[in-house]
Amino acid sequence: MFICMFDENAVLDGLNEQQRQAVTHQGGPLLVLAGAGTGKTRTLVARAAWLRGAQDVPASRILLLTFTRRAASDMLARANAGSEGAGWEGTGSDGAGGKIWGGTFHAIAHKIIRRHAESFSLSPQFTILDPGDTTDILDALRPDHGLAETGQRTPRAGACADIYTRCVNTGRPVSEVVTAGYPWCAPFTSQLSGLFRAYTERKRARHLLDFDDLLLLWQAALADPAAGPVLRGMFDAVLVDEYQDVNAVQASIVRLLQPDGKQLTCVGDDAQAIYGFRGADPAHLRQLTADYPGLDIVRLHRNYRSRPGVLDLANLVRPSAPGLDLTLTGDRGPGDSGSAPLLVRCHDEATQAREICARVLDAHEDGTALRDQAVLVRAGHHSDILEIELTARKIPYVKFGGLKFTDTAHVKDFIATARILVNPADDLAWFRLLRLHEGIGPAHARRVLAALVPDGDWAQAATAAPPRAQRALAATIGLLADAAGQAPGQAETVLALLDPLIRGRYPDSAPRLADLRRLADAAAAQPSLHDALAELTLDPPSSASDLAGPPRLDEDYLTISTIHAAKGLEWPIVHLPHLVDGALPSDMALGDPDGLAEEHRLFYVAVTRARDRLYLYAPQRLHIRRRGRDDRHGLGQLTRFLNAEALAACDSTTAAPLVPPLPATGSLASRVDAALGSLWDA
DNA sequence: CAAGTAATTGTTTTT
DNA sequence: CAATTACTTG
Repeated sequence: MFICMFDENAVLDGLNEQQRQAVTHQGGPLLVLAGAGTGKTRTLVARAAWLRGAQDVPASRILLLTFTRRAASDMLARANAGSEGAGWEGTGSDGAGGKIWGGTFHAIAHKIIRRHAESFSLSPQFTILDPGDTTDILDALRPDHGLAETGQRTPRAGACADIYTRCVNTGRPVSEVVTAGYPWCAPFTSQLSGLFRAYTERKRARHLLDFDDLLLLWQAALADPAAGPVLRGMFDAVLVDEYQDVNAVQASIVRLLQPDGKQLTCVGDDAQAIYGFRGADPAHLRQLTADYPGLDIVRLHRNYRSRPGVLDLANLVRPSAPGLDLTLTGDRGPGDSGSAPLLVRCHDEATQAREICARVLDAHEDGTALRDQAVLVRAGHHSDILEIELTARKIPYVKFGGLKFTDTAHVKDFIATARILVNPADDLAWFRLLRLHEGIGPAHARRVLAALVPDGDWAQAATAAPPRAQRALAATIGLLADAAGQAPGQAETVLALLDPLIRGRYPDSAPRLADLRRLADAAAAQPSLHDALAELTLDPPSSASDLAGPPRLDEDYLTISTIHAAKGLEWPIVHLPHLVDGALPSDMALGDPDGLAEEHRLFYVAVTRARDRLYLYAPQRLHIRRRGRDDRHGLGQLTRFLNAEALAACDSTTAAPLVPPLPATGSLASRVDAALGSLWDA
């Protein structure tokens, strides 16, 4: 018999006083206020290990809720290291010792709902709608609810979806959400209510769940007098990361999982709350104090990440948080004098792009690999010009956030086809696949669908299609019918089925088919097509290269990422372009104080991603609001978040444009126009 | 009714 | 200026 002695010192090794306090805390709910770079992940992982070793909590009875899939796999890999099995997926396997359950709220909810589908009165076939599908359904239902062509501007499908999810995630009624956040939609409040009711019915009838449903169902089950104790009983200890970014439903789930908070650990930093637009509210972090009277708070303020120069700026721009204040103290060696952040004022965006490239290459020459550098932007398109420059200079890069691979038409086609195999009642997926056939448009697709839904006789339904589409449709249906029963090779069938359709539809079919090839391979690696689909919707690949697995080690590339997607990550060198009012405080947020506060926290998150070196860029002219054909350049004011105090902590330089502006008086173009105009005078 | 062409419109961030 | 919508043609 192998006896494993728990070595507490090994777990606590290398941790500072506050971290140890957090790791070994017992006897009640714990809130760890962890500033950026203070070893939060490390502490959380150590606490999980300590709970297992010192408190005898079985691994499989520990639940670790994280905010992103990336954070989950990162922590689980470390937390499960040393236990049986090399896997890291949060499957909570029943093997000896077991593994920690870990994942995003949505992923865990999905797992539990799948396991108990019947109890939720759900068909085990249920599939998950991605946000785009939700918008499509709402769009299709909109005309039935007085929200189309009424002469006035009505909320479009996207706006409806936003309002819907906001209602759900904040737990507030439509009327309130509309008046607070979408005042221009106020006249349509009752129509929206009707629309949302119909949307819900539609989902239920088709065995479809959207992201919000996953949370709602888990919450409802936990609140159920009979099911609640069982689900609650699955876990002895609950750890929640990034608590400042939970929404009302998630906060409620945590309360239901740990009503007395005995084994509850929450980690957060309200200066880093950046998901308000999704219904998250840092107030939930403060609310913990009220919910759990015995709550103990441990503050982690020693920053191990950043050099003094970066840290000084971070502290200067840290948004003040009432009640839960935290100032970071540095722990890295004294910085050389050159390590103050450098503000580069650029003439325009092209200059900015060149400056970034130059500094990236300089650092590269000095031994900092491209992998160790990142460019972080507020919005995906902020890197457009930079990407052109990088491509021209042959600097490899990978972009995270922004446009998603799963948003491309052919990938949607693949997913739709797979969804039909998994859930034949998914008429949204059918609609998409049908229209891929030549000769079938919206009208015929609807007709086929009408024939399809009641009796489920696929071959019969095909006769509703126009003659010229008959053959192709028969082939499609034949393949679907063959594959419907068998489990293995379904991804292969999807690919075979789509091949001719994709060729017929897209002029550039070759690269698209190559994408699908990879997609099919990735899907085949999953236990079932069902799992592959859930994976794909809950955790879409952030770039096409993501699918190919971990990048080769010898490949070196620069990272471009949105600030949101960079959360929790760090790089030795970080470049922050577009530090201009209207870009970093996004012009969408300039209106309301809450929005501005969130932009401020976003800036703080961006600054604190840097370990050694931070470069700030402010283009003085940039095209703002392209209206019509005039590409007027707006005047960029340096971001308000870099106030005088913060500027004093930075070095500063100015980059001249490649082509210096001519010292012309007035507009040369209008003078030419005037000259031309005189030619047309009779 | 589907497919191609012209006009119009609007834009963060993501589980 | 791209992507969706409105209109025309086959």
